[in-house]
Amino acid sequence: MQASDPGSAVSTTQTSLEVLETLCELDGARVTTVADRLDVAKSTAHKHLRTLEECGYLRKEGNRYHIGLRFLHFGEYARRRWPGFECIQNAVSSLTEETEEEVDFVAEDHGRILTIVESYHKWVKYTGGRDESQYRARIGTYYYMHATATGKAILAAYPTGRVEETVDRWGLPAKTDRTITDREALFEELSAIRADGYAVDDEEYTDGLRSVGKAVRAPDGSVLGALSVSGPTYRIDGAVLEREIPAALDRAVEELESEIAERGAY
Amino acid sequence: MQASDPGSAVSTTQTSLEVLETLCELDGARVTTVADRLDVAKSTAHKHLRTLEECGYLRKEGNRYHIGLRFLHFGEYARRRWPGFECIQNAVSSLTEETEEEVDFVAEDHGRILTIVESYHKWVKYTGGRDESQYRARIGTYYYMHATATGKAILAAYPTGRVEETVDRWGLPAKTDRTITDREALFEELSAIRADGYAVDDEEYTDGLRSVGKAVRAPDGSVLGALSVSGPTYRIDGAVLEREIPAALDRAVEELESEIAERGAY
DNA sequence: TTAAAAGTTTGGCTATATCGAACGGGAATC
DNA sequence: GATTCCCGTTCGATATAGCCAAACTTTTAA
Repeated sequence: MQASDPGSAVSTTQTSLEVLETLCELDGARVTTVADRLDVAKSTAHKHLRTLEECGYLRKEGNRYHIGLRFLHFGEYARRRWPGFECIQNAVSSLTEETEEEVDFVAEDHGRILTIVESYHKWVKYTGGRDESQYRARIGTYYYMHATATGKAILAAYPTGRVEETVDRWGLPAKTDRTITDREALFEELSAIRADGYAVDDEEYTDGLRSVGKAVRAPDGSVLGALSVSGPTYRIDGAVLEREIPAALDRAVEELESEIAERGAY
Repeated sequence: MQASDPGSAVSTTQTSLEVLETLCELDGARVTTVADRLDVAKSTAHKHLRTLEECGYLRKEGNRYHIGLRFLHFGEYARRRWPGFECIQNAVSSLTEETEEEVDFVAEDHGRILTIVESYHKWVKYTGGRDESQYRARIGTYYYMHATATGKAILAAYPTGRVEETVDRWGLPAKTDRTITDREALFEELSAIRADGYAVDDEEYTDGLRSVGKAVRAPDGSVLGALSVSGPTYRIDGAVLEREIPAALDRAVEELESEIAERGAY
């Protein structure tokens, strides 16, 4: 949200957006709850909710308002028009087959990353265990860049200034006790990643979960996002962690990049 | 959009929403284009675009603005919290295996329907043909209810008043020359559907495509959405159309409904 | 180099978003 | 079953801020 320069922005629109964010965070809410949380008059909250509902963006269940499916339309649209989307889907799917682990493609959005394409090997799907599913990346979920393999891989491909901006905006909050929370340490990590060609998240976002990530570039050299392979620490270890997955990632990214270049699909 | 009762709604928010809709329709646009289309001053369009961009909801590429990935967050959230979502996924997936055709689950949203879960049999996926993919339902795409099997199945489960409302709001636009465009004819069709227990879309939305759809109900009797099986007219024909698919749908819906009831997952 | 068109900024006017209070309905309490 | 409380909704007044038009700047095209 943050209204960087007051006066330059439409504050009413900001309020409406804050209403939406509140509904998402609280998993639906009533007029009074929204009013209290945003510190606006009850009537104001009511009017915003009513407007959004009448325009088809919210669902009203009794007197609780919920985020509507209309956003799925925008969201899927944005997802599908991502440069190289179809190639990315193929790349993610074949890398899953190869590694038999979860594979994600993430994109940067305003200083954070979010998963655009995900895939996990079949047997993982059918375990149906709650413990597996809580690890799994979900499409549309935002992550901090400094605490994920993909995020660090992307940061490592950015000029220093842009990294600074990102850290200034989002800070370096700790997700586990292994998260990098120090600016210096982050920059050292980033140059190590540039040297290695890939990034590792060693339980820096979720305990028990390791990921290996690598940035994907468009033909013009700009960063499209990053590809990653993730799994529990007991499987992602030793030679798998240090040689197999990085090698598979290298091949996958190279192939993806050349496919995108060929098809001009971006 | 439509501002039913002026004064009761926040018009500034409506303008912002119209900006978003314009960007989605035009696949990105510039300040002047948006201003012309919405018939507002250039500075107004600019301010809205800037606000949405600064809040992280739009991406600015050069001087074109695009719908941002932020909406994917809301969209996926809304999708996943749909009553019985996990059960629906399983139902769709196993019905695809059984019928070897495309299966969709759609939900109603403000008088139209949109696909929430889709699945298609593997070999269809790998043909990769453009002609197949243009038929395919896409998550987040809206359809008119009167012109689809799922939509008609849902309408048939609604009281007459609600059907009237829907038709009043969205009309009966023709998508092909087989689309029902007459109010009387629609009501006759709906009572036939109630008698049969399922609905058929015989090239009423897309030429060459037939679908069979059936409404899915929550334990309390309310309509959750509808399940459908779709395919090209040369495959969805004869006994397949009249007996096999309806029977498979019946079983699938019954199983889905009882699973939802059991798990209380709604 | 010039001209035209688009993006951005500014300031004034007026519409309108906001607030607070009052109304009305529904549920829980006694 | 009456009362009380809480919440959603409506209403009116005020001041805010969204809107427009015009000026200014930058970019693109000629």
